[in-house]
Amino acid sequence: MEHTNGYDKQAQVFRALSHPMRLRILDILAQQEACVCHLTAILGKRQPYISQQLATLREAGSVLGCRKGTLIYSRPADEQLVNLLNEGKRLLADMAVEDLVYASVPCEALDNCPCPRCQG
Amino acid sequence: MEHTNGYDKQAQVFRALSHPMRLRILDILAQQEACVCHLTAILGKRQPYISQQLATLREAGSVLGCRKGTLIYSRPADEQLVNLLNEGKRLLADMAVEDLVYASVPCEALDNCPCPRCQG
DNA sequence: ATAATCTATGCGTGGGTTTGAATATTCAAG
DNA sequence: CTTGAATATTCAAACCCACGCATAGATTAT
Repeated sequence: MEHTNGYDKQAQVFRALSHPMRLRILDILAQQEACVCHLTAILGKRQPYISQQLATLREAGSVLGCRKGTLIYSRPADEQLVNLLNEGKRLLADMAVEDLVYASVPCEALDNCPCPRCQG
Repeated sequence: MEHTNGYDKQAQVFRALSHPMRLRILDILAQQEACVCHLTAILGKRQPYISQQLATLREAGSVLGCRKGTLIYSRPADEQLVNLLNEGKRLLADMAVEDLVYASVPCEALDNCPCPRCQG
């Protein structure tokens, strides 16, 4: 009898999403899987900070990573998660919050990112 | 120029949902608007505790209340919010979390609740 | 093995959250 | 205006989180 409290689990998921930087990271990962250095370049934060936020997302089961050489590419763990995030944006729109601004995600090569997608 | 950061707002919404008791309260309110005493009776917690959680939800814009006499009936502030919560449950199902248990919401009269819906 | 690169982890401090208990507020009735 | 019932607020203590910094681990190339 395994009795997992659904509210605890769900709270844990929402908890991971209750941070602006983590939301921004997920917004990027929803468009393209990315390595830490790529996220670091886009977000303009230091690498340990990004790794920490990714760790939080991983522990909540929201993000998966797969290693390719020294790089580790992260992506959303579940397709439903992206739906959840979109539902979140739709909620804000529905609540008539004015002049919402979301940072744009660059898709071109970043000169301050060393990953092969940006260099070479 | 009003420049509202969408990630901050969204994080704020998810923050309010990152607590098991608040999720449980919203689950109840999604089925039927309820007064504080009713929630107190269902959830088996003290009244100030329930009022506090409701205040948190109100401040996040997730719950509205309307007074009828001394009673204050609360309800989800937005229909999209209920969709968001359902999307959350769907995510857990998709993530194959096992044996999820959600508390059932009684719809009959509660003898330990003094509100007119339960008494008289 | 060593060096270089990319990523992860540990730690400390400041600030915020959780929760129960006491208290205050609001409204209806008399 | 006092009383009683329903709800809200305040306060304090324990706890947890965010963030910067230093450092450690992992992988590839030399």
